[in-house]
Amino acid sequence: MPTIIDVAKRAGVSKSTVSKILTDKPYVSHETREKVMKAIAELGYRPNAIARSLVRNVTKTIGLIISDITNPFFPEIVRGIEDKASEMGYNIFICNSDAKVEREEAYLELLLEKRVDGIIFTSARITDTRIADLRRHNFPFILVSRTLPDVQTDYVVVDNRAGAYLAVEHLISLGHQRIAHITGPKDASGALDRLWGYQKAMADHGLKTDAELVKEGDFREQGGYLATKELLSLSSAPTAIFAANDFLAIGALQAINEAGLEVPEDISLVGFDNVHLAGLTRINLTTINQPRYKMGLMATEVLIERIEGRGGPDPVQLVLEPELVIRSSTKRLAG
Amino acid sequence: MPTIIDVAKRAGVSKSTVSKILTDKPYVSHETREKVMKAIAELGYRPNAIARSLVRNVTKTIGLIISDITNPFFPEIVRGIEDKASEMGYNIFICNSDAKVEREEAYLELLLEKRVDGIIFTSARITDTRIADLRRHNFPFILVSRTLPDVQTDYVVVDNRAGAYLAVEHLISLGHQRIAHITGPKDASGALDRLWGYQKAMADHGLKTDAELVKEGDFREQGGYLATKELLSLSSAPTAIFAANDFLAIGALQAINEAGLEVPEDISLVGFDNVHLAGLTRINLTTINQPRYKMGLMATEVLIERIEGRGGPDPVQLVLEPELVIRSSTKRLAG
DNA sequence: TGGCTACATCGATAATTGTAGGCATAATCT
DNA sequence: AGATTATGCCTACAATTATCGATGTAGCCA
Repeated sequence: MPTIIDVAKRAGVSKSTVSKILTDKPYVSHETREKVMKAIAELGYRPNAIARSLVRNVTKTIGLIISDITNPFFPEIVRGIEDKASEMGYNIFICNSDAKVEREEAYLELLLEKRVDGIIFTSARITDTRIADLRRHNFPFILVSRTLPDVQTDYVVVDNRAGAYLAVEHLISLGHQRIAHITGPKDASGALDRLWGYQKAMADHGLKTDAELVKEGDFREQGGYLATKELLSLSSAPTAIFAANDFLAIGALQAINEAGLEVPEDISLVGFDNVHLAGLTRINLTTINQPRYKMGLMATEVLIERIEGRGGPDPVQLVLEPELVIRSSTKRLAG
Repeated sequence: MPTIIDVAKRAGVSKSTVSKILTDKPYVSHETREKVMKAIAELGYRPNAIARSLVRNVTKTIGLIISDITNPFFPEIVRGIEDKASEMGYNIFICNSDAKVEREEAYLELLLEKRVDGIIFTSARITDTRIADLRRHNFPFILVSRTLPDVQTDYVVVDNRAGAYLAVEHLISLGHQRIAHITGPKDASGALDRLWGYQKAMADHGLKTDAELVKEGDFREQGGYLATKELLSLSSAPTAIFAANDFLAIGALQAINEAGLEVPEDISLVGFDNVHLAGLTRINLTTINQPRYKMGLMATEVLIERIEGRGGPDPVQLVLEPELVIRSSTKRLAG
């Protein structure tokens, strides 16, 4: 691999001059520029970004820690991130942590050693103290789809409470009153917010939220399936279910079908996230859309502002609006 | 950010000694090691991987060029790649090219400037000459899910012909004779191989492959939907369809349902890839499994062998076996 | 016309952070 | 004592950027 010195020799100039040309500095004559460009082309010279990073103290790379790219919730976020990053001249290191604290910490350490310019955490489980550490050292980072109770940081989230409220209000507007909720895991802040939205919507419309109508799930099909089986066996079964995400809803769908019932004829169903498969004709789930691509895009934009020193002192906290997507899993209550 | 010199000063030793400790070299006494470790901890020192890369000429990072992480075909491959890479101490740069040659080339250039140790191309559209270039310079890379006609390179693919053969044979074994095929785009080598497998299976069983039974799709729902509408309007419609991938099959499913027909009662349907959503209860598509996670894993393993100089001179070309996954979209032909 | 300033152009050199090989010194073993 | 081994330091890189100084030339004024 040729170096800048090889180029300089071949063009008969000093390496300083070559460097000036590569970094678009003024005060280099047209003819020497020509000579140098010719030498570069002939040698197939490619500037060494590693050496450049060392002296500039900037790597033009961003670390991305997500739990699992295999989870259909993430690819669109990642795509949004990578598109914006690439547009701004940055590359992305992708790291799957499986939402395990130790793995997140290990990746964090690695990314810092590799001197990434900033880090994006999506649905991070990492401890508050670690995050506070980063903040204290003024290291640029941003959270996507997670907030921190005590630390002031940049983040991009969707308004989970409002989304849940929308979902439940939709069901209420269709005449449903006995509405069940399958929650996410208790330690996910988003899940709690959705529960809150459910309860608020019920209360605002004077409906009782029977404790037996709220079941805890795990954000996966299996959890939705099991929770729904319990719900269906209740002496007074619900006429509608609001699941805290689409996977739970799909599990619910299966349990409902197995019980010989139909959606939406016998029971209405709403999910959350608007994962791609929710839109498949055979599923056609009414759900709450999260603008995932946009979330990734905006998070990256904010992060890069921070990295390049254009950000202000205050944290940028973007709360995007969710959107009700009505498909065919919900129906006006008969009678 | 403290440097190795700061550590050396605080520990009262030279930076060479600190370096020795960091790189696990022998001949350093227990007590100086203690002193240095203490200084490192107190300062929160993190070795600068950029500087290390510069002198070692190794970055411990791999570039990954895929068309689009949003396509459900890719996340599992990526996860396999990242898992193996991480296990071996490498990080992954993820690059979405949308299968556009120019974008692939731009990313390639960037990755080479950043001095990645190797590159993985999945379903690459990049030109043969460019690939041959890499090979000539002895730069480590590997192709996943794509082969090159003329250049000898490492690759990992699934046996597309055998997979298609399996799919069609399954339909034939159920008594079907009039079997249609929805192909992928003509410029994808995998699609051609699947067509080949279809034709071979038909011929081997003495069945005619009527030209009107073969429709070209685009590997997406829409293509499957349109192709199927045409197939259903044939004077003598097929009793079974083999779609060249699962998305085509899902589009076919929709067209079939819209025509008032049922799968598998009226028509049997087989996909290809075994994308996650093919297994959903409401879809339950019989399909051909590609071991995508394993493909990513093995490709990375081979690549790292190359990078670390343990690979032999001959190209490593792995052809993994596909597998028939029988679900409920196929059924014995009545009568 | 001599001398001065201003600017265009290029090169020499230091700096970035860390690794590796050689070398000096001290300790231990024949 | 001489050889060997253990320990730690010195120094030369790795590839680039950035600062500053050197050189030459043109324009301008007295």
